[in-house]
Amino acid sequence: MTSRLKDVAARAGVSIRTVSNVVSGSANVAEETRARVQRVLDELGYRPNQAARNLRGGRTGLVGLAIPELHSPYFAELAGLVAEAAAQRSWTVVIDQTHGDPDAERRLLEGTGGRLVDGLIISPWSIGPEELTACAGGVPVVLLGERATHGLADHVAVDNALAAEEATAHLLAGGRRRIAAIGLQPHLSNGTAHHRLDGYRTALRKAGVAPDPALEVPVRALHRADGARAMSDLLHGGARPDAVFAFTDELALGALHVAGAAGLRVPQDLALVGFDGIEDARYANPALTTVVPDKRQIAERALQCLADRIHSPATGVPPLDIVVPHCLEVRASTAGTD
Amino acid sequence: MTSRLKDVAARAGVSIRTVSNVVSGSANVAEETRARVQRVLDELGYRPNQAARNLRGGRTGLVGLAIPELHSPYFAELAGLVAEAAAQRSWTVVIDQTHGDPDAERRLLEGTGGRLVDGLIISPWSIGPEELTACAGGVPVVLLGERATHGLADHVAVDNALAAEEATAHLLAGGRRRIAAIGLQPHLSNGTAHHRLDGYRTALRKAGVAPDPALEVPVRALHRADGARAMSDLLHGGARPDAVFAFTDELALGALHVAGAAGLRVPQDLALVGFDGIEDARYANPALTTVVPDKRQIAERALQCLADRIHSPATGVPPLDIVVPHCLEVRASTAGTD
DNA sequence: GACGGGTATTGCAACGTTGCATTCAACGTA
DNA sequence: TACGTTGAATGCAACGTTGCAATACCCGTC
Repeated sequence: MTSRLKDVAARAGVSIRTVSNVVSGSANVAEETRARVQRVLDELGYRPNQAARNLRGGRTGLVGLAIPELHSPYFAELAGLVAEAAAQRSWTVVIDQTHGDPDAERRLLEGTGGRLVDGLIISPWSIGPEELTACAGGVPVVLLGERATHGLADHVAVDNALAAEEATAHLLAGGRRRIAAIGLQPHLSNGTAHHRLDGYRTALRKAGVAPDPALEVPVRALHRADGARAMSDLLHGGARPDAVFAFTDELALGALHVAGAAGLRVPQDLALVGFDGIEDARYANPALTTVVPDKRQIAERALQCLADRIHSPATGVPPLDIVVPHCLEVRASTAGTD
Repeated sequence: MTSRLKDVAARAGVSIRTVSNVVSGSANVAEETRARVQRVLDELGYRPNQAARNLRGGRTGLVGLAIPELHSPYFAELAGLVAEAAAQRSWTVVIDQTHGDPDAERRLLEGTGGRLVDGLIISPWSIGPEELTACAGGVPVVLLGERATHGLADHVAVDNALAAEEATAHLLAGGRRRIAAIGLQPHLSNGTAHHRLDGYRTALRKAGVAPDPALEVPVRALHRADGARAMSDLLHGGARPDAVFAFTDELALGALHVAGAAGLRVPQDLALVGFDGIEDARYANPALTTVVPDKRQIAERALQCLADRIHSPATGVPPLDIVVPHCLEVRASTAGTD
């Protein structure tokens, strides 16, 4: 079933090397020979053995993508774009789900499965910057979402603080004053939630609105269920928010669901802004205003970083810190508030 | 940076073979030697070279997962579960997005990247059963979603026709008589839409309701935008449906969005059922009734099939046709109609 | 002291491919 | 005729690992 260069060579009456030359198309081969060999290649359905090529060439053509969860729409969309961008560079993507497990993240960073991949894109969740300094078993690493200031690795993300500030400012501009923030994660050393909280507070301060701790709601994870729970807590506590800035779209959608079920009119009684720009947000009832990171550019530039480091490994180029653009897409969930 | 068995052996003053034995832990090694070698292994941060192992062992430890799109929630959730089930078997998943391109699907089936993967799970989209008979370059294949009756490959799916019949019957039981079907794909040879349409028609027939071609709406793709467009067409045409059975949750959510924007009350004016059981459906406004396939079991059994074929390749076990359970989860979008 | 049986360690070969250098033939030119 | 040049085809070696078989060694026993 599986035929090798040797088999083709024997059948075509040439040397292994010549067959290899035909396959690669690089060296000089007489037209007649090439045709004969090609015919045998087709007959036997020859497929080059990747494992052998990898061993010989030292490259696997694989890049790893480590994300918390694939079933999370944001990461699914991102993974899809990474896979596309990788395909354009003739790379294949292997997916690793860390489930936010620090051990899993550490394991991936330390020895990425034994040179299985040529490079690793990781969206760290529970590991803080201080741990990220170690290079991943020799292969280049790109960090997503986490600002690793002292890092040894390239880093691609939106300006989380600025984006959060804009989202909050948008709600303030609509006259809202009791704006809740859903999505604090004080138990994690992950910086993303911190940055978004900073931006939220900055906007409040600039508008002269005093922050209210009762409006800052922590969550365990970032799923719809967590957003729903947080919204319930807000409604049943006495906090009385007139708007919500959720740190992710999933949280926002959970909150929106609870608000709707509780009879609140959105946006009249409660305005709502999310973060991530997932496709669901566009089709929610009402459609959700959200901060949209340029995910395509995140994928593209992360792969570009890897490509650069892979093709010229030794150059002492310092770690890049790439900020990709974002925009606030205003929809019905904040309509008439601006 | 990258150290090999050879380096460790030299430093520890033993043979390459002994180091290999320590790493694998299989053969007999004196405790003292083992400790010394292990120390050097740690010092040098040795990681086995996968490419060499693959070449030697003939296995790569990779399984391919070919799906139309990763950003589609159903496939994202499924991919996540496949990745989990694979991890439990010490396999890693490589993702291939076909974007419904028949050429891409064919390419994957014919030669799956040259023995890069030990097996392939493919969710064929635009390729019909007649083309699926070819085995994928020697590696085992499992088909998802498509009933390949004459296939040479194992097959895992829910009973699409039965599930669709149940969904439609549920709407009929609620007194609906003008039930639209959104999601026909007459231009594709993919069987899934056909089966769901069959089930829909069967339910109507059993209830003595005459099918109305104006209520059977074709779509180009299966995204929210397509569902939204279909719903618009239905509302602006004169069809006047009192319920909608959408062939996927994404279509349903698009339809729901348009219905809400048009001022229709769901479920009073329009009841809605989807298919796929994606997480979004649970948190829609109102929550969407949907057919929930046991996705975990789909992933699990697909991998089980691969594992069986990989570990005992030559056995002439005929292709399996595995039907996994599903259930209709009734939520607010059809509340009070049953 | 020779021998069998077990343990510990090792060398050889092979997995399938490609880079490099070599060989061989043919041809044009001095 | 001799020589350099080019084109075509080949052989050798190596990538890093592991299965197999062989070796070396120690100990207890006859």
